[in-house]
Amino acid sequence: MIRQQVLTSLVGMFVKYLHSKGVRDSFNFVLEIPPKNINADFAINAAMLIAKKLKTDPKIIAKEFAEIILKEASNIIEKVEIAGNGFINLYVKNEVVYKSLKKILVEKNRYGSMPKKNNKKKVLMEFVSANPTGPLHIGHGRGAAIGDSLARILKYLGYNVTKEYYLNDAGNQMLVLAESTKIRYKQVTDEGIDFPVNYYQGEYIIDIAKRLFSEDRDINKIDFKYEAVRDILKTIKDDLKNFAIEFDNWFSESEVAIVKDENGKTKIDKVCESLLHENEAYMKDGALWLSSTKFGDTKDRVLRKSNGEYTYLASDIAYHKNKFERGFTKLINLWGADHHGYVARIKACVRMLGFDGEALHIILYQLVSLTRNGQSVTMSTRSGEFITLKEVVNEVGKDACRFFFLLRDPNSPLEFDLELAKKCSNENPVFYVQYVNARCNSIIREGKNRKDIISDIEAINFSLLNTKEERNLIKKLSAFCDTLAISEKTMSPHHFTTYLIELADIYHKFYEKCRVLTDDSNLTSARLKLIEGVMIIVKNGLNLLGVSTLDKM
RNA sequence: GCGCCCAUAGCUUAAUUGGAUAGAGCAUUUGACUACGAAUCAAAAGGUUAGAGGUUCAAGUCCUCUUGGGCGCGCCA
Repeated sequence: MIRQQVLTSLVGMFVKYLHSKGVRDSFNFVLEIPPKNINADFAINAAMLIAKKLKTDPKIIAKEFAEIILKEASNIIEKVEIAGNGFINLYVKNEVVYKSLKKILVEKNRYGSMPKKNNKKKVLMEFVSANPTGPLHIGHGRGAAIGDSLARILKYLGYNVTKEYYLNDAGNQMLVLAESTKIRYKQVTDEGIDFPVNYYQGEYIIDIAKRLFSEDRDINKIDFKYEAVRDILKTIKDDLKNFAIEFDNWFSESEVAIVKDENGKTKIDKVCESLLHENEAYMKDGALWLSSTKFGDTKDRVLRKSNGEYTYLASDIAYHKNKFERGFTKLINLWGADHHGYVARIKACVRMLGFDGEALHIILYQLVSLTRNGQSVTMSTRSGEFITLKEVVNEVGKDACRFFFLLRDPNSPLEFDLELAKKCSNENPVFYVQYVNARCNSIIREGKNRKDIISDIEAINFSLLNTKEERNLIKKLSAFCDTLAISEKTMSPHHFTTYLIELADIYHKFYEKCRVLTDDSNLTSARLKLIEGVMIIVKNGLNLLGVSTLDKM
């Protein structure tokens, strides 16, 4: 918040300064936090940025602009320094810092949110979307954590977000699933029957078969696909629920592949016809091909096979068209990085259909590499050798698991060592962060025994919070807004884990240095308010990650 | 062979998207509990950001090449 305030006031001054020099081009200087060896609150690179344009030594520009800042922003800027290389270092007035703490205390769990700014942006966040052929594995867990957290962040920023799961329940793999279940069913009575290697090997298929067998039903009347999907979907939903993830909508592939309109046509039929009509697709060798090369794909792709069946791509196109038709202006897809080859072609489709290619934002997350007892575990739904999300959540807990998944940039591979994860109670950074909240609570509890505490914010003398540790802490609390901004810009929630760890670090330093409960009522009251602010921000931050706060640990 | 992604301290990684002396945690060494929780703090040590060029006032970040790794290249989903 402090940063935005300073930035806003400087931008106008900078434009005016440029105009006075006869420059009309726009330059975006960066307002940043200087390295630790420099005491200033912020630094700007404005002078170096325009030195070339003005053909003037950056130090001279810095000096001129610094004088303007000092004159025109005296309400927020206390002091200005010019570094040798042309950076302008800014010292913010204490009142501005205290004011930002008051804002946190007043706005609480709305601090930094912008309910009105983005509410016209209708976002469809599609994630997980695992095939209903088996339980969710740990890789899906990473996608789930990232997608859900990003949705929370965008909602907090005012976006109108819908979380959707695309249910792939109409393709060939459904036939394999049905057959797999049927054979397992037969095996219940006749162990001599072989189970094909390319069928779904997982134990859960046997469980479904046993369930059906126990219901004593006629094998000829059982819809194996329906029964298998029903059971698997239930476990997927349960697993997501235990992971604190709820979808707003479950979109079935059948809606585009099976449901027909009054003319007997599916959505896939119609989108393929229109692509053909628009010359974005053509017939060759009895198959319908999409001219995706025109839009950057490495080769053209088949939409309808020569046997008349549609490919997965065809239903995906119809699905994405449908997303736009439902009024969403921004589509975010979260895919495992093994699907990266698919990005060019789906983006090509979006443009062919006449929609804005930029409106579709695909986030690829690198796969989770899993080790157990030092040995890497391969994850394959078909072989049945995978670690389920449920198993990991049960072992390490929902909070640690989510925090762990969100610790790194989606584009970085994530190493998840199961043995380490089990031990993580004393190593996982989530505890470091949650400990902040526990310590705060402990102080608040003690503080309640005091009769001399001022609770009215207006009556608090914030200027008593004058140590370096306190000032740093408040500044960091205020940087919550910066973290929101960078998360929005990069479409990644991982900045919040980093932010919270850094905040925890600063808090623990403050805790060592500044005793909250003292003989001085005014100081104690002010510090209790600071503690309150810390709790608000930690809670808000953890909330955005889907991690709980604990009063006691 | 072609395409996408990655390479930062012994290990796992961050870096406000091009800024100042590259930050953390774990592990190692040393110190701090007779006041709010030591699941903490203070300090030491650890780096040619894979390598070589280039662009820039400024490069871990952008461009080119090399090396090493992950993944994808079907009328499968």
